[in-house]
Amino acid sequence: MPTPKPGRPVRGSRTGRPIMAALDLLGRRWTLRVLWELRDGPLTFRALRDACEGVSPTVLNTRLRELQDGRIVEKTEGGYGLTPGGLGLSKALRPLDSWARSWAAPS
Amino acid sequence: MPTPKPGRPVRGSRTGRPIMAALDLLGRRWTLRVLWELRDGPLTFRALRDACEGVSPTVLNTRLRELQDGRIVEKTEGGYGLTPGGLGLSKALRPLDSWARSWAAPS
DNA sequence: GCGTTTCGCTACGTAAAGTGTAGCGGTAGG
DNA sequence: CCTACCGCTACACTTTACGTAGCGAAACGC
Repeated sequence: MPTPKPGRPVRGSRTGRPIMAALDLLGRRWTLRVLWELRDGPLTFRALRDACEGVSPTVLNTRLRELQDGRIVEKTEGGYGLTPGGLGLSKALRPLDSWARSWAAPS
Repeated sequence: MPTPKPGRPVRGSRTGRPIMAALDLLGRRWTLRVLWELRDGPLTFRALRDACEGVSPTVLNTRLRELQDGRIVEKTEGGYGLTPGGLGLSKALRPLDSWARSWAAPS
């Protein structure tokens, strides 16, 4: 399965709308988690593995390649880090944390 | 695989932190897309299927059960709709759209 | 009543994706 | 050299997703 990109058909949408590519990409296992773990700076492959306890190196590498392909993650001196665009995505994801906390609170 | 919930261990995290449960839940295929499609109001099962062109009824039903289990989606007169909590999640996800558009724009 | 249509959803066989362990080749330090 | 990490790959296995077919229930017209 190729890396979803804006402007091209993705799984579940032939329109090529950016949001559809994003939803496809982020809806793959561990993708959101990896972005979350990288929010405070670069991590090495092995540190990232440890942060996402239980992810297999196969999938981690696949996800990293997809994210690099989408210019969201890049290799830096300190390991894998967010690109400027990836940083924007990470910020767009922040509200999730406060939502999750309110979700956890009893209704 | 059980529905991830805050306060319990989930895939990749034994801490039970709400954000981890959220990332696990949202990182399953079609989950984000379903939430996205429900943002403007309830849809019937079949309308939802059509909106997510290509999703198989098996998976759609599984995702809907998980989302209902997490009190994010509920059955209403008009089909499947967001709960108050689900509405909050939908709002927390809004920034994704504008990010995706900037992502699509050439750097 | 009786066919037709639409509904939500399940069955089930196939295909794809993710998992887990082992370990390779590379680099850096002693 | 030898040890100890590093990023990453191989590969057999399990889980998840896909796709088509179709069921039973309800809602319409006739």
